[in-house]
Amino acid sequence: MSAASGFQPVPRESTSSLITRQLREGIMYGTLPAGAQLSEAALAAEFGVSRGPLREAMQRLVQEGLVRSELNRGLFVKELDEAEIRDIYLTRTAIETAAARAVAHGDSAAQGAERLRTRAAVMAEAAAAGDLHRLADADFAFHEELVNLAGSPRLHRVHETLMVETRMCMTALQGTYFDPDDQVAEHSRIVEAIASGDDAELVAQIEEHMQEALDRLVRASR
Amino acid sequence: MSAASGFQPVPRESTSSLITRQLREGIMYGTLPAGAQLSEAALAAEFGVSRGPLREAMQRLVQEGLVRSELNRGLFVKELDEAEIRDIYLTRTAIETAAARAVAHGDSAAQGAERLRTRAAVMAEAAAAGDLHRLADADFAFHEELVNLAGSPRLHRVHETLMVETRMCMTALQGTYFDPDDQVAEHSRIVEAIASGDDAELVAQIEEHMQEALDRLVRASR
DNA sequence: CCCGTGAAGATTGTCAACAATCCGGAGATG
DNA sequence: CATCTCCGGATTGTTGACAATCTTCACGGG
Repeated sequence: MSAASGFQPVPRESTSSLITRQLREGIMYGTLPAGAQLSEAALAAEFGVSRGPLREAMQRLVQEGLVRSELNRGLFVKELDEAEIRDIYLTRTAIETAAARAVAHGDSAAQGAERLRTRAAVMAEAAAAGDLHRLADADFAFHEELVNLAGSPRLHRVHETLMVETRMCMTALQGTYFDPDDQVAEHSRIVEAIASGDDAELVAQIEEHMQEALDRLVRASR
Repeated sequence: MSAASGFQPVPRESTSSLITRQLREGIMYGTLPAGAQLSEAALAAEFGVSRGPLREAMQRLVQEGLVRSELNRGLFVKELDEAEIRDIYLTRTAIETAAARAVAHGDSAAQGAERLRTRAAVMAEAAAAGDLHRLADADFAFHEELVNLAGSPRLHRVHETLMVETRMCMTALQGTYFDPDDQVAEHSRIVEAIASGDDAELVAQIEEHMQEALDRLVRASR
């Protein structure tokens, strides 16, 4: 059998991986609200598995910091107070700045900028249509793309968790209004900073964007 | 009952937490060498527990990225090639830069700098004594302290894993010689940059230190 | 009315056994 | 001799049951 057929390994995945992903989504979108206790028996029944694989999935989420474990008490979805939200954005700034710089200084900065420009265009479109839900999705897609383009498995892993936490905040504040045009403009400025290769400008734009996003969240949460 | 007695919660910990920590140390110091398969039965017997808690600990390490899981095959200690090493340092740069800036711009920058100066002094002492083992420990202690001073739970969590991976590299290259004085000088320059509050200088010093450390590792590994 | 006591119920922590899968080698076949 | 098939041993994946712990609530005493 030839080995150069371009076939990929079959993406078989462990049960605990699948459960982890579903639980993570539940946390992200508020199906499992912050502070809620996660009953092993109930969830295991819902997934149609025994408690073993479910507990393994839980330990992953604990390690990720999305779930808090109290011995002999149970597992609880992590709650995010203002200090936590600030920490999320501090860490996001660190990760995304590194990612953006890697993209800007990498071999394919131009292609990267182009793909991000496309993402920003989707955001602008959603903003123009007044579709705030789609705008939020496009926003997340932009930041995911940014970190993916850096090609760093570690930045990606950390960022994945941070996006879940960010979305948790947004979900909790659902219905709050943010000015769409501001958001779109901030993302465009980031793209152009990447394209221009001006490092100081790039760092400044990302920091400003994160600061603005954080301010929007904090302002809305009180 | 008064609540202001300064008592801390009893640090009871789950079995899987304890096992996770021990396995992590094993990976860090090469007791569990890179690429090795981790037999559930053997390890469970060694820890004196059943396979349940041990598997939970494993899932944590998988989530952390220290262990790779192959379905129906087993769990293996992650191997670090040159690309991985570069990624570790890319991420370390991101995390530690953010931490250092947080310290430098925070309320207690002076105290922070002082504590780091102490750590650097320990390094200098070890270097002067020619004790390379103690120098390496002091080096790690410096970076841990730096991130701790930032007071960010997320930066701390990510950094913890990165330090394990860094130590894995060092362990694999045990016996290689690095110029002690260079290392000491680099750390001192970081401390002084924090103390001075010069942001650009601080970022530059950390990047230079990381680049140097990475070069030392890569050079030694081939 | 307030507080300590104790038992019931529910939930988590742990285990040992069973099922499914994979790897290696012996044997048959061309 | 090469190759395919099949089987045994070993390892992982999953389960259901049991033990330990915590919470709740009713009860009785002060």
